Amino acid sequence: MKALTSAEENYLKSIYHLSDGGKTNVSTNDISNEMKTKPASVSDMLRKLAEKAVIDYRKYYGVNITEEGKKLALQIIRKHRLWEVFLVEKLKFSWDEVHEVAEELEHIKSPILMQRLDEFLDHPKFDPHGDPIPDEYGDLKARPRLPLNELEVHDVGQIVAVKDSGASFLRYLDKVGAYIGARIKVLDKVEFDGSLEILVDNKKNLFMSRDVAANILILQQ
Amino acid sequence: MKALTSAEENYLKSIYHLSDGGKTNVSTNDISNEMKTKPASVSDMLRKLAEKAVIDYRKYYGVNITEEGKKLALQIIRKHRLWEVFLVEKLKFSWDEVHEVAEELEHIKSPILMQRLDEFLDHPKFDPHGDPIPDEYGDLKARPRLPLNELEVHDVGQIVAVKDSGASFLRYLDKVGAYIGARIKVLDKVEFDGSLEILVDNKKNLFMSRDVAANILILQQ
DNA sequence: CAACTAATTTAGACATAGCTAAAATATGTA
DNA sequence: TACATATTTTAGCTATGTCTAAATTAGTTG
Repeated sequence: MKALTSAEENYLKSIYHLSDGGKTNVSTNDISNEMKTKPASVSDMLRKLAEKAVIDYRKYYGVNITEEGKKLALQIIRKHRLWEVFLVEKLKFSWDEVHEVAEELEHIKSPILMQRLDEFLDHPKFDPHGDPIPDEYGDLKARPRLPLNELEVHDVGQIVAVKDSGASFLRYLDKVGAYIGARIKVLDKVEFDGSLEILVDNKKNLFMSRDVAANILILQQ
Repeated sequence: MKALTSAEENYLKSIYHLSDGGKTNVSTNDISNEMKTKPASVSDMLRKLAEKAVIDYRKYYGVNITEEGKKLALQIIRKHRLWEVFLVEKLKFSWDEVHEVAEELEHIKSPILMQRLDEFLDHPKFDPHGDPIPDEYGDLKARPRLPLNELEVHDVGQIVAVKDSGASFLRYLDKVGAYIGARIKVLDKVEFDGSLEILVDNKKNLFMSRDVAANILILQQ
């Protein structure tokens, strides 16, 4: 199978992400939004990607990624996330500086380079954002999500979901700045009532009851 | 000044290397040989590079790199060589595997990345081939060249030149496999007559008189 | 079920970077 | 010095990846 160009790789990655949650028949408009290109350009690209058998494409009906395409997408994501680990762990980038550079590095063509980088980084399973790094075969490690109240003092992680998604609870989270994706660190834990003191995004201290904490799911670092 | 594309950067690098030894009015054919493209493609590119003021170009008369162009070329060379150091020192590539990958990595656009990589590698002054790495301002450290007989046991380096370039001497060097560019290591040194035992390219042992060694210039590693 | 609207595709342009073939220029030799 | 040869440039074509404008298709609604 002929290799993809960088542009083709970027479209394939977008399509993979858009169909991630099981969504089928991804639309041209969705892709054009994601890629910040015009729908007409997307149509063109879909034709090319379908020719290379990485997507199934029926005009006007949307796109589904093939098994072959999924494997390729996961290889690109693997490269992106390994480079992110390198940038943060070795070059001391902060985790919000790395995405743009990794977008470029992920297109370097050299299987041996990624093998050796993986080795050098000691086979990391998660990137600095807590997202899992696919292995050479495209398999992902699911990382267990813990309720915040089960973390110990000094544990760090990222808010990835809530159990109770009622409006009032979400309003409360929003008010205290504990959005999905926020980095948290457990600073203190009161034995008596299970309440917590946490640090949000390295700048904001927050006190939280056991019941609130039990409703927040954390991806541990 | 508008940034160069990867293709433009590669041409500029070629032109820099071709004009390195003080050669002026570099020819279209020379560039086309170096770049493995057709002379017609080179003419096209020269027009673009002249527009961007990185070369002086007079049709049919050849090309000279401008000060601005020299600075840019040295920045690209800096990136190439820093990546080579990374690949060899950190990722355990052998020094003959790195060029191709570094050709790709050198085009990544991110000044902060190169700063941090330089830091991470502890500001190396020479790449794995012994070539000097320009600093951020494009300045190069000239590495002193020693006659082979002045090296000590265990010293390693590369043959970069000979003092006596007579045919018979060169024939001798050729015969024993000690060509320009060969890696050498001093295995033993006889105090009495100053003769040496050296290892060539990690595979060939060689005995050499003091007088022969004094005529071979080494770039130390 | 016909027509309107929104989504999508096609057609035709442009820029980059390569190519071949033909034209123009420079150079060296008779 | 004039012509032959080698070098270089121009002209016109191809492919990728983008765009705008126009045409087509799907879905919804009176």
